[in-house]
Amino acid sequence: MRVLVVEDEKRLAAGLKKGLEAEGLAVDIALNGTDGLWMATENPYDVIVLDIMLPGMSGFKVCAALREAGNWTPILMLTAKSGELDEAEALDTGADDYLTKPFSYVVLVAHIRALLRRGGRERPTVLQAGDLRMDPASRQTWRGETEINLTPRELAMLEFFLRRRGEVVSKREILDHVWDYDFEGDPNIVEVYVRGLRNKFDRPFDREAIETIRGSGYRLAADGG
Amino acid sequence: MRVLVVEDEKRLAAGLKKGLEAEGLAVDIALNGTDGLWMATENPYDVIVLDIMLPGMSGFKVCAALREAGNWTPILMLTAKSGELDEAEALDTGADDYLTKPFSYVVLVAHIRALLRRGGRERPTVLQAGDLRMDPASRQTWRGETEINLTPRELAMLEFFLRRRGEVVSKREILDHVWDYDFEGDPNIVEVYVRGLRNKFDRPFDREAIETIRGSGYRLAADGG
DNA sequence: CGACCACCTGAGGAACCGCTGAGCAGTCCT
DNA sequence: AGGACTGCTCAGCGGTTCCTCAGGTGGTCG
Repeated sequence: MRVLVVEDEKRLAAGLKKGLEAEGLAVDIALNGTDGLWMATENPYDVIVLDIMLPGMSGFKVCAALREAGNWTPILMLTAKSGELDEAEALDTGADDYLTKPFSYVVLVAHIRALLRRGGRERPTVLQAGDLRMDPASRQTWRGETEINLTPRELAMLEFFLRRRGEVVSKREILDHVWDYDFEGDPNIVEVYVRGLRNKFDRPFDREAIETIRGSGYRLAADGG
Repeated sequence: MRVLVVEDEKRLAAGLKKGLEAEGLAVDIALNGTDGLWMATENPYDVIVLDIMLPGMSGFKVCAALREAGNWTPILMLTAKSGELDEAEALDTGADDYLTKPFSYVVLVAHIRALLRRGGRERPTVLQAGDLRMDPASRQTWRGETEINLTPRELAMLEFFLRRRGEVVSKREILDHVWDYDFEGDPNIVEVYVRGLRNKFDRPFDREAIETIRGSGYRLAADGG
């Protein structure tokens, strides 16, 4: 699965590359519209993530040019604000989906996977660690046979843990992936949500799935605790 | 099942491609009449969706040219407004069916399926989820043995739910598929209709078929609740 | 042993989201 | 013309969710 990211903010572009590669996707980056258009025409991608505000050639134009040339690769547009103008224009020029900045990686990846699924090929994904099971498409989670009810934020966080199961993930990483990339609140929020998850599927089952690694972060046991 | 869509509005074209592919159809797109004619003569399609207002060569002309050349692939014409002139002319030039803009995906897909069925191959479809049953062709719906009376909009919405049963579908997706593609009203309408469906076939039967997934959308239980 | 630091916990307020009932316009049927 | 039905809008409500904050707990190190 190859993804092209056309984004001029270098920090964001690098972050996206890193994050998406962690999801098992092959990522190329273009830092302006002209390069993006060229790369998209020269290589076959499965999804294109396209910022609107770009130096040289706007995302709208890149999108329109691709469609004009008969290239119907799914395009996910990144719009600056929740101005419905942008949204409408994005879809007008032939984009398949859009996302309003700022967004979180987990949400971005979810949208990308939805687009890939539309293309038809992708197999249904079920994340699992021991007796912990999660279907991101239906947004359902089970511990053993019991279904667990999670809030959106809890779900995003558990999904992140599951994709990195067995690894130690720092609070900073969790914040960067699960919260909007410009979140600037109290990092304590991570502790609060870890506690929420533990209450929902550790305590009732008397099994410890999420370990605290003091000074480093948290780890979801690869075998589910 | 291969479908050719000849449509110059990029947003609409992209939307159609996305929607029809979700229905399991293989979709090609032509952005003007000349390309459309060429693609239609070069490749075997099962249905051609043909806009009338096209740059270069009108849908009428494309249709006439195809018929002239002995190509009798079913053609579904998209007419701009409910001017009966268009409708009559569409059928005159050899179209098999027409649809007035704006329309919704569900309606479009229904018409396409009707054309395919006329072509002979497709098997009759009955959608089912647990004790919930629907025959889109006869527009009938049952819960268990009891027939449920649905309004057209309710029917379209339930059909969409049934085709995506078990998955979480966002309000946006529902709007995009069940309502006309240029609908720009309050998304709250989806909630109103979900409530209508629940009143008709959840409440009387005391079974919850449509779940609310707060912050994400709705899900029709794969087993019908 | 005591101080500090990282993490945990409970409470609470604000924002958000979905639900609901009322009401209105348009259409179809009688 | 009148009535039933359908499709849609709107505003208010109530619960959920998100986040903050202040204090508690336990590990670690001087």
